[in-house]
Amino acid sequence: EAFVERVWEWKAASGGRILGQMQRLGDSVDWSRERFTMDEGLSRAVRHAFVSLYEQGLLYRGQRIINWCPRCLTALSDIEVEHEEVPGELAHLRYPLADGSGHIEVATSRAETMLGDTAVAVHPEDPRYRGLIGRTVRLPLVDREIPVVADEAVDRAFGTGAVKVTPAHDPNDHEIAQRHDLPAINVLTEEAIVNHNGGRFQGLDRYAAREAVKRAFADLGLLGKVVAAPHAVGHCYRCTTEVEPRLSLQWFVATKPLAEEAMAAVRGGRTRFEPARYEKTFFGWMESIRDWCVSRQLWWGHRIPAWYCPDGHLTVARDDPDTCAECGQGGLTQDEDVLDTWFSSGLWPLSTLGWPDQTEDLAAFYPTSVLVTGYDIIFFWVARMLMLCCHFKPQTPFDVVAIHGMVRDAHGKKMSKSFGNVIDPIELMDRYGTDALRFALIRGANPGSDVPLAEEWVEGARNFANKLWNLGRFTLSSLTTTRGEGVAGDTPASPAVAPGGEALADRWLASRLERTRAAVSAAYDHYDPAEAARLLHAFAWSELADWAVELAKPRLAAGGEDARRAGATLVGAFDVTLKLLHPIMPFVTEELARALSGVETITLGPWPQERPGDLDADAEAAMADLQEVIAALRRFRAEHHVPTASKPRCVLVPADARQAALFEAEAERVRRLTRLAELTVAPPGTAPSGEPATKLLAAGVELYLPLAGLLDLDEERRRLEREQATLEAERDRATAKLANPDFVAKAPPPVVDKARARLAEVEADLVKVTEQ
RNA sequence: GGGCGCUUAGCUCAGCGGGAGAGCGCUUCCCUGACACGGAAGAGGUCACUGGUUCAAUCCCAGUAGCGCCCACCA
Repeated sequence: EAFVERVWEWKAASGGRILGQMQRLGDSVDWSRERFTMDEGLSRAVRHAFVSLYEQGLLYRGQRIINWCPRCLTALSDIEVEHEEVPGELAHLRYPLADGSGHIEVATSRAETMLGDTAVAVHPEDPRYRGLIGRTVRLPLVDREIPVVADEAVDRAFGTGAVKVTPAHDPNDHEIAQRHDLPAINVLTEEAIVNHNGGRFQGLDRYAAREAVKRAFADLGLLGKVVAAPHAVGHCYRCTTEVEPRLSLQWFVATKPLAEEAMAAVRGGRTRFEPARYEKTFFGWMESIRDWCVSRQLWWGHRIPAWYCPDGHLTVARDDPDTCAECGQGGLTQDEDVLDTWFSSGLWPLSTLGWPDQTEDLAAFYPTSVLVTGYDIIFFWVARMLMLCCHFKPQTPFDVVAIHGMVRDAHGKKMSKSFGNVIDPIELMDRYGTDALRFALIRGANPGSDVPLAEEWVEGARNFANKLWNLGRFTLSSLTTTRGEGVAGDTPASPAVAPGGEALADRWLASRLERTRAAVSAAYDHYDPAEAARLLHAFAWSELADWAVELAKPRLAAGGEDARRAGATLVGAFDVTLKLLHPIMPFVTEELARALSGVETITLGPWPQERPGDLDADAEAAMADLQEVIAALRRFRAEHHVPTASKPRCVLVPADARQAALFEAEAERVRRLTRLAELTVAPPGTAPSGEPATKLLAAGVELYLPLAGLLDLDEERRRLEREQATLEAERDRATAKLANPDFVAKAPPPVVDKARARLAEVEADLVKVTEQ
């Protein structure tokens, strides 16, 4: 009782800490529905499930070989055993035939178990041993006569082809023993120490006994060769002690029928795994599942609802019984064991909603839509929930299982205290903010894959949060400056981008926003928040902040109708961005959205709606031309180390009428962003006369910069040579491609057209560069 | 022993049939009136290897090598 009380105290502290972390992370959950598997209601569900399964013959008590931890002194289920390859050896032991006519040699990695041997098995068709079947051997050291039996399970190719049979300490041997009606002799205590059945080896632990037995065989001249043989041994998941297969009386769930129901649900698509490859993992385990040992010799857990009367009769009941169901007498004692915690966890989707009662919650919330969990508990938890819930309800517990990975260190290594690479999330939140940690984790959480985490990534995410903050400050100020113009009223909460806005920057931004919105929504829909995070980071930073804001600045400063429009576009786009980003970075986005539009919370507002009308390929193409020209001018400035203060003049010659219109309209913006003193747009096809100039190419546009004195001629020559080489290489590739008749004939026409257009463009540029 | 996954820029990872991407790091310049937790420009990659399919392959198929994870009652 004192122990259990202590565990409750620990649970309160530990559970409280976990809840605190969840709250700190901003988990948006209904805190009023917090549940713990040992709660009263859930305990009732556990009893109901246990008894129902028992009544249906799907849960039974039986004497079987189970995994036993000699340190924890409890049974374990198969998946609580972790296999690890260890260097071992195969010792060959000779068992003399009882009639003294020779011996039979067996191979074993666990010599000490020979103390419990009750037979030697050989394959029925093995010519080497055919004559020995049915005879007896005299088991050395314990001086017991045991039979040689024939069993198909024996692998003739392994070891000597003869197997020692230890029914009490090996699952295979136990099965052989059942087929041949052999006794089982337990030679180990619960602590894995040789017991009274081990004769003079009693009191030795299993490892000491192993050596002692081998020595004893050697002394008798009965030890054959001992060869190195690495093999996998099971370890307790909790304490890593080597697990001991042990014959014992335990409770089991007959999993086969339950597994069939669960597999049918997944096969029929009623429950889907994301990513889908985890379905294979799931099926692989389910198909070869064995009965589930659910009893534990522990003090903490759901007590098994089984009682025994003084005569040993069994009573399994939902409510504590007073009398034996079989003989009616009192004085019942309840089974001392508790249930595997995963038994109760497996009922979670049902038990938390009030099942087995037909509650309103159950009707409203079951089945659930999605379970988000790590791949490490697919077997422990997901599979068990599917098995139990599908069995007790006609519907599957969830439509989708979204699988994520584990947080690792910067190099993908598992975080562990002994390795010293553990990162404390609370500390990271203290230093960089919760949104920064969330963004760094989510951005790295590619579906189903592990999540590498390093402080630098969090720092980068913090910088992004800061970027948003400042973007918000600017946007907010633009709202203020344009408020007098009457914008403020209609922008709040509305994702509207200036309707009918004619400014290229506005149309471009609206179009880019709509594309981002669509891609982000699709990413969320496909359970890929990492992709959503990347898309939003790229849009907010590289498009909204780097271009939209810069383009809007002079317009806002100028005031008037255009300022109003620029402000409205910016505010609208930023508002939508905040909403899209809110699931990932709830805190900054909420704060900014409140300041921006006065909403109480983004969460309760509508998700940004589709606006196909905003898509504008022409605006995007025009903007691309603009960006290319601006980048070319900036690059030139950087490469030639043109001083910031210096403001050269530039003549721009468009390639065609479309570009002419574009650059005439946008000349001032280009000039501003590239710090030119003057930007003149000449008619297409002309070349400026007068002073010598250098010529740049960008998007088919020619840029003439009269930069006498500022130009580094060698640098310029190198630049041109590099450009020429690049263009020539591309021209050659394109020419070869188009010269291939198969390409022209078989590739889709748009692809061919695109290749032709590209070649023409490259050739034109090449002429210009070569001239230069 | 079986299964799954990975191998793309210095690091961590996206992309997955038609012109190689991001973040961080690195180089140069810049405290330009939202942000130096910033801006501009840039360097850096025979997309592991070998074959095959295709007009076209980082992307599809087969094999090879290396790495990782999961499962496993060959004593």
